[in-house]
Amino acid sequence: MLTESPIPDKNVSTPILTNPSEQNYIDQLSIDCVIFGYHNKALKVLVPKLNFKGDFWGVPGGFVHQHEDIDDAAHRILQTRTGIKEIYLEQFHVFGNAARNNLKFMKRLLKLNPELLIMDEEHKKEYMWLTKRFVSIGYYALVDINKVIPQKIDIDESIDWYNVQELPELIIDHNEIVEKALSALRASFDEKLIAFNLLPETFTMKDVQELYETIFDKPLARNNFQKKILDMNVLERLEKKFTGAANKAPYLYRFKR
Amino acid sequence: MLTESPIPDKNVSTPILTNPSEQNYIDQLSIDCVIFGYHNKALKVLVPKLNFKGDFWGVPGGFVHQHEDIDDAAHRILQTRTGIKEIYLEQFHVFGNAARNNLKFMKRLLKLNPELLIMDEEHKKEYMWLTKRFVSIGYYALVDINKVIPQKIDIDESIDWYNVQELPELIIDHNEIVEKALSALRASFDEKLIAFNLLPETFTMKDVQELYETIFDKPLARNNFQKKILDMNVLERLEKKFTGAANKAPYLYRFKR
DNA sequence: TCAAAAGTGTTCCTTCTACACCCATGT
DNA sequence: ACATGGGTGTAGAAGGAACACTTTTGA
Repeated sequence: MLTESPIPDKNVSTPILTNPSEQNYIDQLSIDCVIFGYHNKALKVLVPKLNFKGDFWGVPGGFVHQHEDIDDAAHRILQTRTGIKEIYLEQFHVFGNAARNNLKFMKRLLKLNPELLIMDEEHKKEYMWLTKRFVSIGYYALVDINKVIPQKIDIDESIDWYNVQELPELIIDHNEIVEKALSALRASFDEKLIAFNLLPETFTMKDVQELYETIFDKPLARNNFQKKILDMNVLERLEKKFTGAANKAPYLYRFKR
Repeated sequence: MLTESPIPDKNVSTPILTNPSEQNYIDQLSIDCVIFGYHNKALKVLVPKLNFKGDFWGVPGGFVHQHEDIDDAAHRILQTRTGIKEIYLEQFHVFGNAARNNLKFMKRLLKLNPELLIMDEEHKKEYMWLTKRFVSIGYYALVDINKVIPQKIDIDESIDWYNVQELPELIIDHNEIVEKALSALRASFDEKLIAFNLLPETFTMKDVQELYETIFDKPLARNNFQKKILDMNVLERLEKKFTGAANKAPYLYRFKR
């Protein structure tokens, strides 16, 4: 619940994102998406920064239209920020504390951006809508970071990949949401065979191993890892990849099906 | 989303359950609880039947008050149906299809109970409130079946334990909800050490084994099972239980902490 | 003394782990 | 030739499955 902000940048007019109270959304229900990517032995999260004074970061979120499946809503939110349609997506937790609302965040935002304080009837209505208690459904997404061109929407000052261990302080409970997403990711990583969503189309065994080492934050034995992965029978071996390095060329692999 | 029905029994007045539209609930958000119990080598689910003509069964459900954590709401719903305060509870899935609503169920209910069709303003309001699309958070609970005295509330004709394989046809998507709950239960059964929530205070190793065999629907080797469970180091051995049977008396165990 | 079920120990086999060796490649 | 990193094989350790044996109890 962040991206569809209350008080839109006045210079930009994107009716779809403004006035959420009039968009026929389900009341007090939001979706927050933790988008994981992987690059250079680091697990990253795609986080937009709000286009207001003060440093407001939060994971992409949004609301659910009356005639929209919650999974579709999550996909829509993901697509607007990543440009990608087919995304691996997993519902992982519902955040539903009674005290969970945007009030603190909104107050600080307005304090630092007093020019937004034109409280006419319309603004007031949106403010009331947004500062209610929200129940948020948490999703995590796994993407090939090379395929994503992060999309800045009107309320974004920036949108960037952050190492999951080096995230800035996020609004509301978004740091907790990322934590829980990471736990859920780890828990189903092996069992569900989802690692390959984070890798490009083709990759070497070393790539896979480094990914696993990153996710579980521990070194793995090279030979045993190769055996374990190949025994899963989900990879097809392609041609060798000539790296130009002074050593044997590794095989490339592709995820089957 | 079932127990707090639209059209309350006119002979009974329980203001807390009637007129949900006026209870300051979160709109279009419900909670459904699958309550698992275990008895006689069978996994059972506690299911109330509605006190209306036509056979309407559905798992206990309810709504979330504005100033109530969703976990607290689930506990409240469970307590009203089981009488037990401390219950093992796990959030397992959100059911959020756009087409998910009570319309079909309500229409059939009204067709079979035409006397309820007094559509004055108040009834109409409740009907509108209840037949909206609902997003439902699924919880499953594990209880010691001996401690539960099923509580019939005003809209219940009965409330009984059903074998999970022999459930009647339930309203809306409640059969699917039970299915998903069972999958989630199986998935975290070993890892989370939750089996003992389904057993009484003290039990024999055979009890535990039969429970596992029931949950996973396959026979297990007695000796290896005993070793595995004892190696978890979560049970304390108590005195022997003299059954009067013509064989060695088994030990009783209790779950530590 | 015997049948029945509980408790325990032992062997076998599969799986995981660690170590070792060989192969391809560029300098 | 040799250093570097990739691919594979094998021995040992650990964990799980199958089998056997002993113990306790009431008839």
